[in-house]
Amino acid sequence: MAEREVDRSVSQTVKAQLALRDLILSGGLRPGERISELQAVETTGVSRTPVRMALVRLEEEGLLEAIPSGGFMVKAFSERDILDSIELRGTLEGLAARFAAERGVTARDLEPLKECLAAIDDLLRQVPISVDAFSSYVALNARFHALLTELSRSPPLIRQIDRASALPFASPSGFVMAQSALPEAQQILIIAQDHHRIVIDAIENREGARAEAVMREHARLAVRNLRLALRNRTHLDLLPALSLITSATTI
Amino acid sequence: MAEREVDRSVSQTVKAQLALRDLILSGGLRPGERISELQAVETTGVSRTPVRMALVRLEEEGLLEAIPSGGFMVKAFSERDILDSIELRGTLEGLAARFAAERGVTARDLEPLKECLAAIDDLLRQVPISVDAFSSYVALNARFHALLTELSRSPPLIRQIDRASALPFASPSGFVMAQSALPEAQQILIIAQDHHRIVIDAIENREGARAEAVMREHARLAVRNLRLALRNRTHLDLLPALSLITSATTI
DNA sequence: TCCCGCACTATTGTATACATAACGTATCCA
DNA sequence: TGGATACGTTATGTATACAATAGTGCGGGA
Repeated sequence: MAEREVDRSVSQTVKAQLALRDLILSGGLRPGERISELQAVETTGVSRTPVRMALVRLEEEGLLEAIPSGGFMVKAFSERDILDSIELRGTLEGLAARFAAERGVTARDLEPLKECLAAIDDLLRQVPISVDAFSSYVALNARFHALLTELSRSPPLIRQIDRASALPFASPSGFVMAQSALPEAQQILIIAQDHHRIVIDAIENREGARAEAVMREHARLAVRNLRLALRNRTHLDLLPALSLITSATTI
Repeated sequence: MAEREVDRSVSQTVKAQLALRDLILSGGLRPGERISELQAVETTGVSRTPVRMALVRLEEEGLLEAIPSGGFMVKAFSERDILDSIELRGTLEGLAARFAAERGVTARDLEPLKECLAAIDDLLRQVPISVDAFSSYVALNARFHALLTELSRSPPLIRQIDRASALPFASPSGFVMAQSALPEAQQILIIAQDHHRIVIDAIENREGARAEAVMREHARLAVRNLRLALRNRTHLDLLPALSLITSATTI
């Protein structure tokens, strides 16, 4: 009864989509469980039409799976699915970096990237890194990746990267927060920032293969972050969509 | 009035989606043109609800673009978009081939691939290749690519490849038919078949990098096919979704 | 003559009523 | 006692009515 702020000036479809996405990611529905439209109507407070629209969009987003006989169920992910999604994102971001390098970018194009780089540098100078700084890092990191993707100047590729990053555990900083309390975290962030610097350098020097390779390796840091967080069992509540993952302990 | 065969046992949504897709790809709507729901209702003969569902799905498919103020318009593609979409598919198929190679496949897994290979060999023995054979090639080629994609055993990757191949000009054999009458066509098909053979060999020997590289190069044959067809101006009517492409003559 | 504003029209967003198909349950028969 | 069938319930698929908003055209004023 407190979130009625967004009632105005936002479509019912979007409202339903947000509410259902939160419900799924927070573990309110079990993987494999059928998601009833009527039940969703009660949960979201909107009528069936926008609920159905939201369900279709969430299916395209990858959170739901269509049931052959009709309707949708919550999708289940294996550990392998997560690792593959991360590798997939890395491959696509690598392609974007290669495009940027091969096609060339102007100094003006790189400006916002370098500002981002400098801002992250500022954050990493703090020892140890505060939780607030971690939160800022997530935002800056997301911005950096978005800017880098756009450097490719390829709408089809940008579109595909957005889709690949839509799954919360595949997004660039999906597992950063989960290990914010660990000492190893700072090291990984420093390495990640080095990758950022290298890819910019490679793009400036039009080294396509190098830019591509470093972005692929960069994505694999997410796997290390994930393993670290799972091994230390700290802040597992910060792991995105943990409830969607079958037997998440064995990664 | 003749296509009423499918009326039974197929949902109105699918019917609308097929009808609208055909309409778009055949050039019935101009790129950038707003696609009115009411107009679509008249065209497809179903009511607004399934039409809206179909429009959302076609947007996700990449054929439509959402208008900020509401509704959808037909998407326009540049030549660069097409080339990028092909490179994108090649990159993803390359990743699938690498996964297959690195993770290993059984002889039984490769059986259908090798049957496909043999069937294509049979086709290519004919000189010159008949139009019917071209048509068979398209089907076999699509099957080969689908089987290869599944060898990755990675649902997230398979899903992404399917989406990347949904655009007609990005699909594996999108431009094969368009140059069926050209003598160079047979050479390209022979080269393509060699790629097929190499990728299977690489996967069998667990050579991930080789498998990936050859699939990337393999996709670039589509670019050659496209250029060939455009330069010779033969069978331009077989070019998929030509009407969606802005200034297609300058590729 | 050009620009601003108002009103109208057309289009999309939303809600709901209806039809149809699927699933579960209970009962009956073997 | 087990299985199959029929019936009832509940789900989704579809159609349509209503509401709200954006786009458009006309008219008046500067």
